[in-house]
Amino acid sequence: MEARRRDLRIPFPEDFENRLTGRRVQRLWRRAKYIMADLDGGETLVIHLGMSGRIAVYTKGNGRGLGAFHYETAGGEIGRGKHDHVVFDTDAPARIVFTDHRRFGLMTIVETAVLESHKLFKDLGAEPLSRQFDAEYLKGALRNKKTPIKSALLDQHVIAGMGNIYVCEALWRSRISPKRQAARVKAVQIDVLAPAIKQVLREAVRAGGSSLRDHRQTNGELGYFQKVFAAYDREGQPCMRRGCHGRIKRIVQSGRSTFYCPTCQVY
DNA sequence: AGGTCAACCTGAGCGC
DNA sequence: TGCGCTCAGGTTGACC
Repeated sequence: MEARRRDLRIPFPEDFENRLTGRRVQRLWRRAKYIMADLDGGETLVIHLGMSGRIAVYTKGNGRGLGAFHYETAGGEIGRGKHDHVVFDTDAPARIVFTDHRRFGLMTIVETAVLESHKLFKDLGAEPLSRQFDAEYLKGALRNKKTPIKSALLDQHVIAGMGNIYVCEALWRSRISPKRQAARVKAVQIDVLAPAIKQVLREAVRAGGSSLRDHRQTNGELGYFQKVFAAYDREGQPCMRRGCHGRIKRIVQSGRSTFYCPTCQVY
């Protein structure tokens, strides 16, 4: 592997390449917005894509079954772009490229046994798609939170893995105003919100994510969830809820865009 | 202690 | 064509 640029959010240590070269990935998994690759030898490669990061898999020669685009046909030399920061060549054979023009992403190596207590992970909230996450969990997590519900759901310590798009969509589906103070969202609304969160995420994953600008799946294909946005990025357009004649409004909360329908998101 | 906001960095898109 | 401005899928740390 090769680290072509080492100053991502957490600068790479001197021995970064040495610790990764020749290692075998034993398990690939996810926690919050972090991608985890457990390696033989008891270490885990932790990856975050930030806002603009991308991982693409290019098959080489007879690479099979990866659903990836071909190394030879992708045009130009793969992994030599201005923002191609880390390049892995695997036995597959395949080339895996981490690209991030904004460098908000990160890669770091953590001892697998102490992952849970690492500062990046120790205070994370529940996984929204886990059984642990339900309305009761959410009620507890929002109790005493004075921040608006929109900001609370983006807080990774409350619930791990929700981004701006999916928070907006889940609130729209639940008819909850993004401006409502988190602790003041009624219990019956949280009973609606918790399953709506799971539903939005499941649908988005199935659609391959949301390609607003440059999001790509690892095989280079676009995500399609943006085609079914009801609120996000629809400022000024009619609300899609049956019987609602409102228009989607854009406001800024905690420095982030919120899209919602002021006519029907009233709880 | 909890909440808010600027900063990190680059590129795209827009109006002029 | 180019300049200047605004905005972007996220997180952190400094400050109130």
